[in-house]
Amino acid sequence: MKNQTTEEKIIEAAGKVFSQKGYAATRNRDIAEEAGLNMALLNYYFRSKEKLFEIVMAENSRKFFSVILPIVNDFDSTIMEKIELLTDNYIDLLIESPELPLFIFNEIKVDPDSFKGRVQVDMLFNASHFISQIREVIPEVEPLQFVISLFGMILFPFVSKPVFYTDEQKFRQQMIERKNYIITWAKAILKL
Amino acid sequence: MKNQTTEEKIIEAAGKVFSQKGYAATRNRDIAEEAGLNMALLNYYFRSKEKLFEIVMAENSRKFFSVILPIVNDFDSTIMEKIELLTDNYIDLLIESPELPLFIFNEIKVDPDSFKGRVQVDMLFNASHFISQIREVIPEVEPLQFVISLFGMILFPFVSKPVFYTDEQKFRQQMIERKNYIITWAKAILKL
DNA sequence: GTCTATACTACGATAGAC
DNA sequence: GTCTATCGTAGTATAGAC
Repeated sequence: MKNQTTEEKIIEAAGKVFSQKGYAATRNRDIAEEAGLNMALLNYYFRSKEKLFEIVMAENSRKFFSVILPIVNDFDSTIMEKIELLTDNYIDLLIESPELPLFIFNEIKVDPDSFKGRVQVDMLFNASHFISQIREVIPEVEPLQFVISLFGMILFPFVSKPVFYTDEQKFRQQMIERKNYIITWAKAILKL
Repeated sequence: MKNQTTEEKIIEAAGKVFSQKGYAATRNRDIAEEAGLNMALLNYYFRSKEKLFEIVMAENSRKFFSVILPIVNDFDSTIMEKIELLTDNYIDLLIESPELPLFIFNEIKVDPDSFKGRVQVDMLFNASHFISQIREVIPEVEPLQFVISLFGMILFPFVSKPVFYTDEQKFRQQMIERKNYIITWAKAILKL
């Protein structure tokens, strides 16, 4: 990543600072400084702080949600294959971008409509092939309870990270181990 | 709650607006409006926005963490009794204050030191009686993995609420049902 | 395209009347 | 204690030189 254009430098810097401090708390100065440029360039390329944020946000949502869709709507894989793929891919992604879940959930809370346009929640959860498989295997429980639990198993450690971990290295290590923990958990719950 | 002093009105309004928008995005004007007063009074009673926030934050952390300590360090209760109490008390609390977890986790991310002074994490998790009980029952797994999973089961639905739920009534209903879901989950995982 | 200097605006805080 | 009016400053956005 050496030969970046100025535009790319700004987006990368903005992504970093926005997700660390949140929209309101980051100043254009912070982004410019992080990118090694001056504030005027942010407005030259993106017209306003808000526009820049939208671009960063769109990219982050894509990263965050695009893992899910191809997996949960694959008709050829078993339920456990889906769970293994989701767990594996998500934890790998989140080890690289641990601040992503908190950032996304926050933004969705502040502005729920903005992401409803971008993300088809029905396709992901309510109407996916994954949901029908869950319904088959454990018909006695509301599938949404299971789906939320699964995503909680995967995402919650990253949301709550500073409460449970101070040692970065230990966190990383335990997140890798957590993959197997989640698979085992799922098998027990689904009685497989 | 009819006869509140002005001071109480401000704290209540501030708690509401801060947890909706976060510290940086809330303006003193918003708090004053919510309280039905004018901005000057915020500074009259609390000297600054930051001071006011600290008071609100202290109260919220107390609410959020004080549920845990007496339960996890009770030497007379079984592991399942602890889990049942935690689940039951927390979900009741969070149905009343659903925005609490996201608000707390956010603030801790922005300023991790501020809460380390207030909350004794070791007493809650690492060194609690609850942890030793977990170690006895499932010695093959890292107890922290289980603790994080349990709190994830309880808290994650509230963090991710707008992703999975649009209907407020349905959410409430499923959170009440979730109590039993979590108890059943815990029994399965602990092989009890 | 990139910079410095500056205009504009929004916000937190305070002074002073009641 | 509570209000209205206003100050000071920090932050976003823009103009204009290079």
